[in-house]
Formats: sequence, C-alpha cells, structure tokens
Amino acid sequence: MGTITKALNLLNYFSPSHPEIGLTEFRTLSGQDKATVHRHLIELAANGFLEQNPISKGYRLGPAILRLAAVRERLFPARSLVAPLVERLASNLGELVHVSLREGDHLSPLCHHDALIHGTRVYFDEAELLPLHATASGLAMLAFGPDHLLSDLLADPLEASTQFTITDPDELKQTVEKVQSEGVAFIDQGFELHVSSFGVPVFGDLKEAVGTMAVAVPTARMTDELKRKIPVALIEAATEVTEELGGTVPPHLRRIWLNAA
Amino acid sequence: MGTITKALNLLNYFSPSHPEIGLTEFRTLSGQDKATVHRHLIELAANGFLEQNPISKGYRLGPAILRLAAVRERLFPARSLVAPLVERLASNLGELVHVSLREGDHLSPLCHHDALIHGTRVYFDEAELLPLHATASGLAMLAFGPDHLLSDLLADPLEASTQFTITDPDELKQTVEKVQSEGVAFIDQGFELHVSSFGVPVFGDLKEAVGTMAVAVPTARMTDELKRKIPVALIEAATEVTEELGGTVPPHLRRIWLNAA
DNA sequence: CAAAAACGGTTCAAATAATGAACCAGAGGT
DNA sequence: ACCTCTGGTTCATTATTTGAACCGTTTTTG
Repeated sequence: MGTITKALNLLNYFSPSHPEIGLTEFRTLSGQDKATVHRHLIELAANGFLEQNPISKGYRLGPAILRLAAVRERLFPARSLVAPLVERLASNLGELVHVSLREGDHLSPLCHHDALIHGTRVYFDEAELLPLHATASGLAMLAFGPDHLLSDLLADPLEASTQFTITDPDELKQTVEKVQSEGVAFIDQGFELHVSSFGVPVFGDLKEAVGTMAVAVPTARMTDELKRKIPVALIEAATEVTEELGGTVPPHLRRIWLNAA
Repeated sequence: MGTITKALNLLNYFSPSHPEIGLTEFRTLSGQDKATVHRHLIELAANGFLEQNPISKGYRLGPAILRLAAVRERLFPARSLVAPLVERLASNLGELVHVSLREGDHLSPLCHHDALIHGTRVYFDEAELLPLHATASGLAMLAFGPDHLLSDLLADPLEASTQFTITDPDELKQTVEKVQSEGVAFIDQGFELHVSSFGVPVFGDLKEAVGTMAVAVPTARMTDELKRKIPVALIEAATEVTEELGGTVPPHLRRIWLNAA
C-alpha cells in the first residue's frame, strides 16, 4: 500500500457519528504508527483535506473536499441529474432508493431518498462504502461491471456482514451468474439484518456498469406484491439514470430487462 | 514537498474548462516525471478520487470526493447555512457575493451568488483558489487570520496577477495594517482586471478568521454610492455568517465595525 | 492532591518506498 | 511504411517514509 493510499484511507474513518477524530484514535483505527499518521494528517491538513480544531486538537474534513466536489458536480453533474429520479422512484414505491457509483472494489453512495411513509425504515449512511458481495447493489456491479472485480474479490476470504452474507466463493459465483441472466439482483439480509434489497446496474459512457440503483426494504414489509413491483420499477428507473449519465444499456441486458417487464 | 501533497495537487488542475486531463498534460502541468505522475494517478483512482475514462484514457474527478463532501456537509453544514445569506446579500446589492474558507495559504470558495441583474458580470470560478495578497478576501484573511500567513507569504516574492497587484512587501504590510484598522479590505483590479472588490473576515469557533465574505463589482460600475453601501451591508452579512458558523466576531473588530456602520 | 495514565507532538537512524531515464506498445497522422 | 504522439511499464538508484523512543501537557484517578 502506497503512502497516498494510506493517507487517503484516513479520510474514510469520518462518518456522521464520527465527526472529529484525534491522533490516537486515528492510530488505533488505521493500525499505523503515531508518527506516520501524524505526518499524514499534517499533510492532508496543509492541502485543505482536513482541518484541525485548535481547541480539541481533533481533525475533521476540510474545505478542499467541498471545492473539488463543486468542480466534479459542474463537470459531471451526476448527483443533481440523478436525485430527482431517485426521489420519484422512492415516492412511487414508498421505500428507500439509492444510487451508488463504483469506487475501486466498493460502491460509494451518490444519493438516496426515503419516502418516509412507513413507521419502520431502513437506515442508510451515505458515508459508508458498500461491499460488493453483501449487497444487492454489489451483486449487480459484480454481474455487469469490470470482470476483474469478481476475481479480485475471490482472492481473499469473503467477509460476513451478517450470518446471511454469502461467504462461499462458489455460491457467490453462481449468484452472480444468476444476476447476469436475470438482470436484477436480490439479497435478503446480506448486509444488514432485517433488510432485503433489489439492485440493478447503471451504465456510463462504456459497456461496463459504473454504478447501481437499488431499493432497500425492511424484510418484514417485503410482500410478494413488492417483489413483483420493485424489479419492474427499478429497471425502468435505472434505464433513465443510465440515459441521464450519458450511457447506454448493453443490448443483451436490454433484452433481458424487456422480458422481465 | 511530500508524496501526498504532490498527489493531491494533481487534483487542483481540474476546473470547469478542464474537465478531463491526460497523463502527458498532467506531466507538463505538474512538471514531474511521467512515471511519478502515473503512479500517483493510479493510486488516486484506486481510492476513488479520480476515475479514468476508458476510451480517452483521460482522468476526471471521482466519486469519493462527492461522498466525503456529503459527510463534511452533514457534520459541518457550512455551505447550506451560508448559501442563503450569500444569496440575500447578492440580491440586495445586485452584485456578486462569495464566501471562501482558508485552505492553507489560499482561500477556497465555499459558495457564491450573482444577482445577474446587470449586463456585465464578474466571472467567478469556484474551482479556483484565491491568492491572499491579490484579492480583497485575501487581505481580510491576512489582516484577521493566523499571524504566520503574512510572514509566510513575504518569504517568497509576491506574484502579480495584474499590473495592479501589490508586489512590494512593505506596501502589502501597510495595506494589511490599514485593513486591520478599518475592518474592511478594498482592492481595485488586484486579481482580475476591471474588477474591484470589498472583503471582510468571518470567524469560526476561534479568534482567528476562518474565511471571508466578499463582494466583487465590475470597476466600471463601482459608484461612490456602492462604495458606501457595500461595506455596511458586508459587515452585517459577515456578522450573520460568523454566527451561523458558530463563531464570534472578536470584540475589537466588532467595535471597528460598529463605527463603520 | 500527587502520581500516573493519556494525549498530541517530535526526533533521527534504519529501511522502505518513491523516483526517473530508458524502454514498450498502440493509435493517428503524413 | 514511417514517424510521432499518446499512455503505460521497468528497475537500479536515491531520497523519503518510517517507527521506537522521547518530550511536554492535560486529564484521570487512587
């Protein structure tokens, strides 16, 4: 692991429940030496990626990130283009919908929306990276994204998020093949207990999936009717998202999706 | 300059007019060896800070930035808190207003708004870092930010953005002192030709300025009336911004501002 | 209230990782 | 068919990163 990766990984420890992180905590989180972490923090701060609270000495995410995000959104306004489609689908289904983009061997939430019409709801953290083998989104990415993802993933043992997470390599391969032939991924409590979800790929300017769109439903509320409705609605919405991103759905998947609808 | 800084600096070459950058162009922009740049790009991409267009082979900003920006905004929603104040002031004055935060020895735009009621308007690029000695915002930061900023800046020769930029160290020192005593910075065409601007500091949880608020006006439109109106309105708005950020205006500056109003 | 633990931060020799000149391979262009 | 411009790779040399030990404060705690 290069120095750059080590430093950038420090940024991933922040989350809404963890707004400010001190030196010692970074050390335990990252498992690296204190001096190393400190120098990385200093350098990240000098570049505006972190800023230090002068009182508590803790670090938090800095303004450079906002600046770059503004540039990215201007160049490639994925978020603002996709958000309305996510909201519409969430309202139609009355369930949580999210679109995520691939970030290395994980998925990074781009935006999400929850209709909030039910008493129970799925907790979704936009700060959290989604694993590929434990989520419906991830399966969709494995099935329609770059080929190397699956083989890379199988190189190491699969980590279980719940007791339902697929950890057997052969089972994962078969599941991915099933998703490839059906065009929609479904996972029951693979990432969070009591949450089931459907996922489909979305495409950028290439033939490989660049991201995914998914619906997450509390398992208790997952009726047969929803199991019919969600894939159809998801396919339709994902097609629109793909178009908004300037991409095209590969012909073979388009045929599968037409049959499913 | 450490490896991390070198890599992160690569991200700063992106701008709305420069959405995608190739390896060779990065090499010329950064002046570093091709192999070095390439490895840095690969590592940034592996962490989601960049993504590569598989057809053109060019790189663009990646999804990790959006994810982190979402976290930062949730933790410290500066942008969303400040935006309405910026819009209101811009509408009141009919001119471009922006709020920027300090990012090392530069200012990083947080948000801006232009009332767009005039035929001519100031071009403002949220991707561009603002120098401290050439902008009204920068002078306000030098005057009320950390002390080391001015001395650090004077260590190297001052770069001229226009023929009106202050490049003489003594003149800069005097100007900063003037800003300290008056509470408001004014610069005429110091950064862009035909643009004049006023700037004031905004404060975070500390006694040092964490950012600035500024109004930029085409010089041709800068009447005596505007020169009276802008500082007063700016002081009022900056006080509100400081409050929104959870900060306080230092007592001595508060007194100066009261006299000015 | 004093001892001690915890925290942020620094130092410097040792070791590892970054570097860059030279080298591939493919895509256009002439 | 040739040249040139692109992105990308290699490997010995070099310089930067590394981390155990150390320092000075702050905050627990017996």
